[in-house]
Amino acid sequence: MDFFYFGNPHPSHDHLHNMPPSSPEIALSDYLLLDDFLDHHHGHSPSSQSTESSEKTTFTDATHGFTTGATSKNNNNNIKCKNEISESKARLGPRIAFRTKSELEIMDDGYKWRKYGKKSVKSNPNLRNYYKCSSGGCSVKKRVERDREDSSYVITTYEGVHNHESPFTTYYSPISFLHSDDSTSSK
DNA sequence: CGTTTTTGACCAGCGC
DNA sequence: GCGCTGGTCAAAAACG
Repeated sequence: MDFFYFGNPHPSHDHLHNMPPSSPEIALSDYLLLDDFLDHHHGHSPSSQSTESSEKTTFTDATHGFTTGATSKNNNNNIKCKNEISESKARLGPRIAFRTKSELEIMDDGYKWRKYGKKSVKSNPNLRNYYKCSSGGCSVKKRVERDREDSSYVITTYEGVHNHESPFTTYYSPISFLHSDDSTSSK
């Protein structure tokens, strides 16, 4: 759930301001895709982004199998357990993908990513980049590719959850903040 | 000088 | 079994 503050938490990168001020909320994050749809149904692009303005943002979690959006018609189709015995192919964690309208594919979400691969997939004339969290012990992977239909969109796919907080997350609870004023926190 | 990117090789899964 | 396709590795280069 830590992907929801994706709206560029720190203004240090202001080169993303190229997007028109028209409706930035919709254009920023369009929707999320399931991993099952991403790869196996690549015959025809499941993304009906032509009606992006009327497309409601559908947040789907592959692991928990629930849809937070309003559309649930296609949900029951992919949740079906093709083979529950496929536990051996347990992935690292939830795989969340969403599309972002950005000219730059480098989106700083607060984590440090190390690129470890670049591939040219068949269903996409553009390249697909593979990133991995550079923090020790954290094996979260990220896959960034550009939409083949609209090259102005970037499809980012996260896989796994971080076992550490973002190095940029400076969360401070107001309660602990008041208590820390006592400065009696052990040695 | 340490970390990251680059880029081809390598490998695993799947369909035929 | 073979070939295709997608994902990862790793060595060298590049970068700060």
